Amino acid sequence: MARQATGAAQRVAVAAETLRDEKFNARRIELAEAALETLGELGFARTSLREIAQNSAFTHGVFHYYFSDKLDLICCCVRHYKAKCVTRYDEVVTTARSRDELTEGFLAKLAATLENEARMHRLWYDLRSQAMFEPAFRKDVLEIDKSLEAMIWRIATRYAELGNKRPASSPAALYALFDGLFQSALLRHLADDRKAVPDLLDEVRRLLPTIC
Amino acid sequence: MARQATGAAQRVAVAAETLRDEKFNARRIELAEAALETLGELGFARTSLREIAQNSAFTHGVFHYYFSDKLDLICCCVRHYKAKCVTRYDEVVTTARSRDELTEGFLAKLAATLENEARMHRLWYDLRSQAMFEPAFRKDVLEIDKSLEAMIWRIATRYAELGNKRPASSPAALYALFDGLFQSALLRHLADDRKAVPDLLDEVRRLLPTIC
DNA sequence: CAATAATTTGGACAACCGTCAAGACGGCTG
DNA sequence: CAGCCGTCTTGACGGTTGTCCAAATTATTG
Repeated sequence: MARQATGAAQRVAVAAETLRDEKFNARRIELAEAALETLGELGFARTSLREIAQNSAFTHGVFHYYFSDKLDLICCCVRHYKAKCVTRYDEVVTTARSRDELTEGFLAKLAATLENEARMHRLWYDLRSQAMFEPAFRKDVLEIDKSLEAMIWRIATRYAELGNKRPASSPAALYALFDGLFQSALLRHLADDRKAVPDLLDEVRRLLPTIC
Repeated sequence: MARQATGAAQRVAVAAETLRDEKFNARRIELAEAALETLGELGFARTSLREIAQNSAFTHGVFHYYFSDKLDLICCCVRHYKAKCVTRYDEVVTTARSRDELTEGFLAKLAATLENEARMHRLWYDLRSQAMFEPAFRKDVLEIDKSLEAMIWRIATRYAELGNKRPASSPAALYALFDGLFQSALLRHLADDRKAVPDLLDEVRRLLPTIC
């Protein structure tokens, strides 16, 4: 069979190709991380490839070499960032031994990310809105949304479990609630509203016992 | 006094000026409405003044004559549209004589606007995201957000009243919940998900009794 | 080491952007 | 009718955009 005849040669060829692919992909992520810096600062509408390149250690040609398109680059950026995002609360969820412990751990992380990663979060909301106009974004955005919903659901079910209860609403409604609150708090925070973060924490603290 | 000496002349001058102002403002709204057509189609990032003009009966110079700026135009657009938005459910709220009547009236309007005015709604979400980057948008966006929150609150309190109860959560949380659900449904609807609208209606129908 | 492929560079391109200004148009007033 | 004023048109401006490409550089292979 051809399969066996070319076996060894094919194997090394395939290995070489996957190696190149991995290297290629690692570079893509490196570039995406550099691009996120500028995207988070200016937003999708105001960011050009040249501006991204100028604020990074790369030239604008490299971006075109690794990404077919501006949309391709930005999709890669958000995918990469949100992959880290969805694990943010996992440690708290698995280690918390009581409702209070879970609540406080969750709120601490929530406040920290809202304050320290505001630029990344606003970029996410920017792109989710862009997805309503640009079909090329939709698949990725819907997928990320699903994984964020699952993230919230993990917290809620664990919280309920620690009280020997079950969540009172659907995953979708729960995610909508938290996402809506977070989005509003983010906007207020960016508008220099000092009460944005504490208000969010109060609201969530009050809400948690009522939904589970 | 100068006030009395120039009384009559001043009065007609002021009248003429307010008349001109009104005419000026009416024209602004006329232009804003034309601009909304293109903005709703392309979104903020992809829309230029020239494109707006080309898709309308006006030349691009007129827009510069009536608006100091691209931001000025877009602020006017959204202000104008959302002014109509916040009264959407008022008739239902005031005429409904039972919980069921309010629920069904609300859901009908909700489904209708989601399907028929999807382009306007996505523009709103687009601009709210832009406000996280562009300080010039923040004042208007926060104001509109407040009035939408009040709109939802009017529905919730009336719904509670019809059951001799009081809303169980804060205006902010309630708005966050509905806004989050609507935003998610809008994205799915735009992505041709046929279940987006019915899922939203089911969710809201289930939610209403639990929050009041 | 030579040669072949992959990567990177930086400039050229046409298209487009927001802004501006000079002038045309038309109605109103004196 | 002459002159003014608000309104509108049109074209031009400097700057920026995404894209492409030929050449230079670096890595990999035979």
